[in-house]
Amino acid sequence: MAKGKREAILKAAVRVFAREGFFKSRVEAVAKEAGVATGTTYLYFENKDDILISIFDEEMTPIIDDMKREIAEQKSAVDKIRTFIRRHLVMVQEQPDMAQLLIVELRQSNKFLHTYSGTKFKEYLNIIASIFEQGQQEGVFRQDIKPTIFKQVMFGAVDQISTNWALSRTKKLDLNETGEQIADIIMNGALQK
Amino acid sequence: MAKGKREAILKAAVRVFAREGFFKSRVEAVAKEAGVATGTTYLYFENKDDILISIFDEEMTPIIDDMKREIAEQKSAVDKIRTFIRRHLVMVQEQPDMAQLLIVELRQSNKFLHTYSGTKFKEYLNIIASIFEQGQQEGVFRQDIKPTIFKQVMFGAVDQISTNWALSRTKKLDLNETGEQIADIIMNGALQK
Amino acid sequence: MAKGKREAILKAAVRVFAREGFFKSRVEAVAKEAGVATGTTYLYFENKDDILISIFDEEMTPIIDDMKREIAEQKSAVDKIRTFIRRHLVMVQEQPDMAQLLIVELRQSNKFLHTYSGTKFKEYLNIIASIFEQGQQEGVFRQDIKPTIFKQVMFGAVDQISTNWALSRTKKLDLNETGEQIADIIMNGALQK
Amino acid sequence: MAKGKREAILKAAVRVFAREGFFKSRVEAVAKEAGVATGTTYLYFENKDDILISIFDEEMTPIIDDMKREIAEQKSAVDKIRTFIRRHLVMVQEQPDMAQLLIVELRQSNKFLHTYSGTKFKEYLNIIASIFEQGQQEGVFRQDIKPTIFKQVMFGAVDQISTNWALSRTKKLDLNETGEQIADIIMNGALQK
DNA sequence: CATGAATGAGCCTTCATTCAT
DNA sequence: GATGAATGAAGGCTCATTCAT
Repeated sequence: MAKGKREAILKAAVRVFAREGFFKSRVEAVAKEAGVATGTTYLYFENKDDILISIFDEEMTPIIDDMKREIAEQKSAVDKIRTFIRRHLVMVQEQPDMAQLLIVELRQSNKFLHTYSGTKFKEYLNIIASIFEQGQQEGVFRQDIKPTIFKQVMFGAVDQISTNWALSRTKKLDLNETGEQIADIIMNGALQK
Repeated sequence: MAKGKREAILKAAVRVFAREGFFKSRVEAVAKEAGVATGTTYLYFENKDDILISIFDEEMTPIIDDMKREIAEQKSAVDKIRTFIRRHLVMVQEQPDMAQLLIVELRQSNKFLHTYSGTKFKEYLNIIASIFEQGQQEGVFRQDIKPTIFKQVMFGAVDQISTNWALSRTKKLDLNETGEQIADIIMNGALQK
Repeated sequence: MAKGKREAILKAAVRVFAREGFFKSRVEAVAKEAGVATGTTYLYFENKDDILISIFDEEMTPIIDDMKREIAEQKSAVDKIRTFIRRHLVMVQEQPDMAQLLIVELRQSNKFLHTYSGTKFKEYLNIIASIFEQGQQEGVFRQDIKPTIFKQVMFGAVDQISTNWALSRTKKLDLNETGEQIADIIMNGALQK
Repeated sequence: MAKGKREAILKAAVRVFAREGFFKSRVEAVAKEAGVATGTTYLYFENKDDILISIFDEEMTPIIDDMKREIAEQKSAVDKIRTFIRRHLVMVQEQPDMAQLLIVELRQSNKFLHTYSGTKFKEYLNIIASIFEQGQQEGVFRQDIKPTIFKQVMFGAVDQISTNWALSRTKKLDLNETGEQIADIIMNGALQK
């Protein structure tokens, strides 16, 4: 049951941090949201920072694994790209709090982005680069585009759409439809042929 | 001179907030960086939040004006798009602190993104949408792409590249060259023709 | 076995308190040192204070008894005084943790010194007073010295030497030899005759 | 006036620490006793520990200086010894809080006794040793007594009397008279001649 | 009896903000 | 206007104590 309590705190922290922002969140609020006492938090985490780090370290893992699994089910690089975008947007919709954390808080600190959670985040980004390289080898994608640029362009596009959606109260944008447009733009280009 | 002191605090805040992050920055540190006493800060700004808001409100204005001016010098929508990307990346390189603030801190808080500084930021984004609409009217850009999607895709791409560059210590990426690749991808697409 | 566990906690507390100081010591550390669970401590003691009180109450008893027995073996008051000093210093060397507690922690709190452990400590001090009174009756010690002053002078002297020895890392002072000098000073005086 | 506030906090801390003990004292209580806000304490001291260290470092200085001055006024080693004892007991009576701190809290921690305040305390003790050495050179004190032992015996005696007096509520003991008895014992010895 | 996870009151410390000079 | 010492509310973290197992 110890595992359950740790997980509860982690999940609660995702909600509270997403709602209030990491710095404005109080450890007591996280504990209350998790249904435990303040001190219990410190049985499972070193300090407040450690909670955030743990979220990125641990919650990112299943997201990455799921993504890789779904990607693997697709043959062509193009379908894999579409799957990545679709899957990412589904995740954003199903776990809006987690998505908001990834989007908003991950950028907050150089520390987080370049030390702790850098690895997991880079792993996620590199899924895109790998797909792109595969596509280049198959002759589907242009050779003159650097995979490392492409991955950032694509992730930046998807992330920006996600950010906007996550932060908007109304959520009026249809993310599924939007995903197809993103894929269309970065693969076919915006220019009239 | 009063105006000069206010400006000094604002510039100092950009540096300090970029270096330490908004929440971890102390008002005293901003004042010291500006060469004024702590209390002086409160003669020009309501509170700490107001400093950040003012940065976005006021420092964004010349950036937007410069961008609009440069865009206006270009005739075609395609050249305007290229100019926007190029100009944005130049700004990131010339004012890395300001860029980092825009990138990192702007996302930190729902409040900022959707109330105060939302206006200026939206105005910036809408420059892209306007160019795209012009291009659609001229028959250069595809009609089936929503300008509001395109603006986010393009800004997201440029922003992600900027973020990565700003947060990397080595700054090995050549932003000028990268800008061309970004423009190429979103206009021509990554697919082999 | 119950008695054994209580004793184990008490002995562990002596070590931990001596090493860290009473206030800085954690009950958990005492329990761990004793090889029992934290909660077990509270089966044998009311609270943390009670552990310290019990140390003085219970651990002092054999010390006092031993001291009285050894004293009783000596006939003359002078030999009894020498025995007290010698025996005290032996105790300090054999039970340095206990000695350190008596020395350092006993003084820490008005409460301890004047309520709980006052009795045992006074009983210890009064051994000296009794010897001195015997010596006065036998005409060996001067009549113009109050026993209550003498007991404090002598104990203070021995205690100061002990403190210094206990707190010094090197323990270079030879306590046996020193004991003779102490006895010599307080009985014969420091003045050249 | 800044100096005045620092001094006020220091004096207040002496009172509060003496009354409650260092560990049980709250920084807020020290601040309130000094008539300042809690935060003000941290403008003058690093932390709670620093307050205690500063007390020993700074408050000991005038005590030592006063002692040395009074000692210097006496010619003979014997008179100097009597003066030391008398003066120490006067200090205990005039500054009972400071005396209690020196007595009780100084011993609390190895750290304090052997690092920070060790120097000042040793300097105080060495005044006694110096007097004794002078007396030995003049042929007044016995050659077979080590000055380092004598200083501890004498200080221990005086300190024990002080401790007892300081911690007793009634303060019935006449310290002036007691001082003479102490001096008499350690110089002439307790034995009937 | 024994355990040790859980509790939550308590306290040190920080820092945005104020205000007397 | 300008200063920076002073304020005191707030919050992260500890740890003595409890209690379900």
